[in-house]
Order: sequence, then structure tokens, then C-alpha cells
Amino acid sequence: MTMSNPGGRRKPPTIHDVAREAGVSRGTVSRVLNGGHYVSPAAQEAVDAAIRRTGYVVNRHARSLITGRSDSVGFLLTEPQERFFEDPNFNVLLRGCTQALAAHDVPLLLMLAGTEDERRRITRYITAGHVDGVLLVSSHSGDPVAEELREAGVPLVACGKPIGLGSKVSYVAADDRDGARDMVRHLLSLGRRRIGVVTGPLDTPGGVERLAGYKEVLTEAGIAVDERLVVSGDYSRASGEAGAERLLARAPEMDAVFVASDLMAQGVLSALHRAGRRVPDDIAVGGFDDSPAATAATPALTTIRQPWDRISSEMVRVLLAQIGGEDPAAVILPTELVRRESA
Amino acid sequence: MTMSNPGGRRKPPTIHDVAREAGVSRGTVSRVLNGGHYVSPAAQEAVDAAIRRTGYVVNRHARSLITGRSDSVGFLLTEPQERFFEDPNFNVLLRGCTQALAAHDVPLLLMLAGTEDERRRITRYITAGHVDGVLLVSSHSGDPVAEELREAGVPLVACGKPIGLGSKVSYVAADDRDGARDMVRHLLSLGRRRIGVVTGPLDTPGGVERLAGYKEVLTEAGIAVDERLVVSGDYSRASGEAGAERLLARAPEMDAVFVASDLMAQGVLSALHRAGRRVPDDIAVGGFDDSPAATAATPALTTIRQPWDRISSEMVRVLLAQIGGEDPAAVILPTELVRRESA
DNA sequence: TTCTCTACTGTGAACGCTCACAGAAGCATG
DNA sequence: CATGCTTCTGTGAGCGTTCACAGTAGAGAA
Repeated sequence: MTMSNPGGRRKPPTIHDVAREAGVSRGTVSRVLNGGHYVSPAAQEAVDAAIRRTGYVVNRHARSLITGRSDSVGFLLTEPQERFFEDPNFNVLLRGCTQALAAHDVPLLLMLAGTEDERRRITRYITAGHVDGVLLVSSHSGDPVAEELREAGVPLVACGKPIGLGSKVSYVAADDRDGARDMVRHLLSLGRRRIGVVTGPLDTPGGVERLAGYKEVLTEAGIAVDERLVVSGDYSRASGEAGAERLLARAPEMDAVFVASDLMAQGVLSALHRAGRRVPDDIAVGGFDDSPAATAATPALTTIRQPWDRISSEMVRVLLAQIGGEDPAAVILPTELVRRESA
Repeated sequence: MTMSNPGGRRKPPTIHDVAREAGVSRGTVSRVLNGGHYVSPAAQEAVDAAIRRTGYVVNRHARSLITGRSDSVGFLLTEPQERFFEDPNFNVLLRGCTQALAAHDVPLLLMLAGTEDERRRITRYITAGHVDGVLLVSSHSGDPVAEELREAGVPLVACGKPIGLGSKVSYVAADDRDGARDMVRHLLSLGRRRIGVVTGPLDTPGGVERLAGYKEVLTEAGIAVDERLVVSGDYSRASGEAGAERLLARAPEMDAVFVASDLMAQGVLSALHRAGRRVPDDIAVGGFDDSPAATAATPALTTIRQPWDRISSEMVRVLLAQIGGEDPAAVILPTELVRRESA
């Protein structure tokens, strides 16, 4: 008549309970749990049934204590959080990574290193081995946290090519340069010749590479790069607006503009609209990212799709491989031109 | 001359090392780590110094194994992920919760229950005690996952009042009804009398409450609620656009519209612009959320600010309290009218 | 038969921590 | 002087796993 556990959570079954239920030893249950090598079919089946009956779930803490692995990874965002959290790409990346990890039964810990204090805490947490590896989002160059983790030998995969770090850190990135080339070639194929560019921050690889692609294609086409047609932004909407205004002031004859992010391209569209330029008739606009902003814009943006789903799944694949002992790797993924109305 | 640990991570110091270093026992170190009661100042200091010297960080797995707590919480997103991940509010909430938890040294595990399979895995994971509690984002009514967790006695705090669940689940929400009342009163004070509304989904508390606030104020002002002026959307931009078109078709004389989210309000502005209506001269537009979309819109949106930073910190506070043994609680936070250009 | 090899199983010891308990020392109270 | 109370400290046990090792049984070879 007494309640065994009034109002609380029941104590979950242990591997011991399963062993008793199945009539085998703890060792055998453990072997079944970890791949099932060297277990007889009969034992295998008995254990499986016992697990199902008891509703057993492995206690990861006990496992981690002995293996030294945590079987979890961190998703680390350093530096300007505002920029990222406003960026729809970040969402897609975070979701993709979470899901890819879930498929491997690996939990994701979200870590935001904003203040100096948080950086220290997080660095300690990671180097203490509370996560097995880190997915790093920090396009910024020479990140001190990343450097410290790399030195501590923590498996690390960056999103986008890290500038500051040595070659020993893995990364997965879209082919920014090639994407930019595609877009500029497309603008040329439309007959445009006075093509401006609003770049991303030039301390990020994406900013640098996309600008490089732009210059390459122009040069190949025999068009001299005119520095009046080059301005840089910070991927924000506002900076796109400001960039477009500067371009119009400096080169009113411009007939196309390549913008290094969709968010900035939205700003560019606003500025052009205010200036009375019709898009794409007077001036063609090409974006980059294929984020929700691209379809929300009026007119809908012609843009370069970054394969975020593949980027996230590759980041996870590379990280898990590296945790498993493989060497760091770099993965570059192709982009795709998406034609809509703006160019 | 032999490398003790070629190319790998060094084995971190244990509580034992610290005890030896400080010249005390494990027990004393443990006491210092957990609040420092019943420790002499001398021991306290010796241990602190030893911790600093050795760079000791507690092994959470070992601790969790014995305490039965995991000292981590889950951030669970069920149902339509697209909607949330596109929603800037989600970002702010996620960030706020992560930071509030970090201040308590509690890691956040991100859990996305999209497919039926993922729901099962996550439910098992949580009920197995791998997290101490759950921050729930699922405005949808009668969520089966939430129901299961509640029954299992897992501490739970929802964001927004859950419709389906019993009264035993905690939640933190903005005062949707009062916010809606403020906005509609504001529109009335502008002299508008034919006020339309684009509601949120009516299976969510936000959707229901904001509509209720709208109706209350109109009734109080002696204006009969005209159902032709009421359409509902799903918080997406596109549904706002469609909603506005329907309203214009049904009630062309409309001189204001209250839109239950900024994202939808953006859509409404597009539709009004296309229809040649000037905002706010011909028609005033009021949004809800004060998301980045509000300032990005042209004209900038007058809207209702939801106190997301407070919502997230309150969610964390209530959850930790509940994990600590306190009873479930409901917290309703006030909203604020933000005047910009659209109304 | 005897030995070896393979396939499988059980057993203790650890992993690093917390908790309960026992005990010591200091001080006031009877 | 015994007794109690408070404050502090050390010790052993045990949390639920995995891992190394020892051991068993059966098959095949010598």
C-alpha cells in the first residue's frame, strides 16, 4: 500500500537488471550494446528482448566516466552573435548539424562565447573533455578560442575556411570563389558591363573569396576592375543599403551589382528603389546565399545557393571521423546559381 | 625520453590530485566544490590554490553518476521547425536561454523533434534522465511529447501558455491579450474605426489571445466586431500578404489593420503597397513582436514588443527552481507598445 | 588422445566523484 | 569531570558502466 516513489521519477533499470532479465552477465549485455561482436545469436536475442521489456536506456554518464569520451559535441559560436543570430543561414546550419548528429545519437551542446568570461568558461569546459569535439562557427580570422582548442588537441571543424589557424584544422565551406564567378558570368551574359560589387567583411574568407571571384571573371572577360565599383559591407541589410548608395554616387552608370549576401541585397534593392532605378531593367542585382530573404525580396533575388544541408552534414561527418582518430580534412562544396527576377 | 602521451590530450587532474596538492582529503575538496559549508578558511584557501595550480575542472560524468542529476537541460523544439527557424523570435529566445543557463553553469542541449522517430528517441533520452529538465518551445496545442514528459514527472517550462496540457506545467508568456489591447487602443486613438485583424494560428494561445484582446477593445469602444474584418494567418510573411488581400477584397473601406506578427505585417505592407494604399495615411498597420522585421520594413512598423530577454531568463529561472523541487509556476510578462511609422 | 584455435561468456577492477558516517577537536553547560 | 553541541575532517562504499582477463566449450588437426 505504500507508494514506492511518491511524486518523483522512477529509478531507471540498469545494465544489471537487463542481464538478470535476460539470464546473461553484464559483460554480454555490454557487448550487445556496443556492436554485438562475440555474442551468440541466442544471447543477442535474449538481451534485445530484455532491453525492450525493461525499457532500458544506457546511462551515458557511467559510460563516459570509464571510456573518457562524452559522446557529445559542442556547437560553438564566437564573436559577434548579433550578426549570426540575425542571419537565417545560421539557423539552417544549426538545425542541419543538430539533425545530422541526432542520426548518430550524439547530443549537441550549444555554446555562445560572447563575453571574455564566457570564452574562458567554455574553453575550460571543452578542454576538460566535456565534449569530444567542436563545430565552430566563427568566420572571423584568428579566433583565440579556436586557436586554444586546436593547441589542446580538441577535434575541431570550422564552417568556412578559417584564416588565422594553421592547416591542421578541418573545415567545410561552400566554394565561394566559384559561386561568385558564376554570378558575375551570369551578369555578363545578360549584357551588363558596368558591374559593381558589395563585398562581405574582408577579414572573413567568404568576403575575400567572393571578391576574388568577381575580379577574376571580369579580368578574364577583358574588363578592367574599377575600384569605384567596389565597396564592402558586413553582411547586414543596413550595410547593403549604404553600399548601394555609395556605388550610385560614385558610378551612376552602373548596370548591375553583385552583392555578397542576400540580406545586403535586400538593402541594395531598397536603395535602388529609392533612387528610382528599376530592377532588373535599369540595373541587375545578384545576391549570395539563397536565404529566405531572397524570395521575400521584391523583386525576388537571383542568387547563389550555398548547400547548407550538405555543409552541415559534412561538418558532422568530418568531425566524427576526426574524433574517431582520422586526420583533419578540408571539404569544399559546389554552389548553384538560382535564377529569379532580379537578374 | 619517451613521450608520455604522443599527439593526444593529456589526462586531466582529478579531485584526488587536488587533495594531495592541497594536503587535505577528497572529501574536503568535494565540500569546497559544492558550496564550501563546513570547511575551515585555511582548508578553503589551500584547496582553491591547489585547484588553480592544477587547472582542475570537475568531471561532470562522475558527479552525475552518483548524484543522479545531469546538471544540464534540454531546449526542445517540437512540431513545425520551419516556422520557428524562420522566426527571429526563436533565435532571441534560444540565445537568451543559453546565456541565462550559462550563468548557472548549466549546459543546454538542443533537441529537435521533427520526425516521429526523433520524437521517440528524444523522449527516451529525456525520461532516462539525461537532462534534468526541459525548456519547451511548442506553441501548438496538446503536444504528445510534452504530455509524455509531464506524465514522467520531468520538470518542464513552456514558452507561451500550453493549451492542451493540464495546469501542472509551468509556462512563461508575454501578455498577448494586453499587448493586443494596447495596439488596438492605439489605432483607435489615431481616429481609425474600421480596424481589420490578421490573427495568428487559432490553435496557439498567442493566436487566440491576441484576437481576444482585439475584440475586447472594440467592444469596449462600442464598435461591433465585424467578422469580415477578421482573417487568420500562420505567422508567415506569405500568409500576411494573403490575409491583407482578403481583407481588402472584403472590406475596402478598412482604415487600419492589426497584424499578429511582424513577419505577417511585412506581407501586409507588400500587399497594401501593391494595392496602392499608403501607410499610414490611408491605412495604419500595427504589428506584434518587435522583431528585426519591424525595423527592416518600409515604413518601419509600429508594433508590440515582447520582452524576449525577460521571457528567456524567466523560463530558466522557473525551470531551475522546479528542478530544485519547487512547484510549477506561471509567469506572464508585460508587453510594450513601440511607436514607429506605420501607425 | 592431446593440443590448438576460435567463439563466446562471466568476473573483478576500475573510472572520478559524492555521500553517509565516524571521529576529532574546541568550547560551553550540567 | 562528564556530557553535549558545533565545527571540521578523513574514510569507505558505491553510482552504472566498460575493459582486460580468465575461463569454457566445441571443432579441427596432429
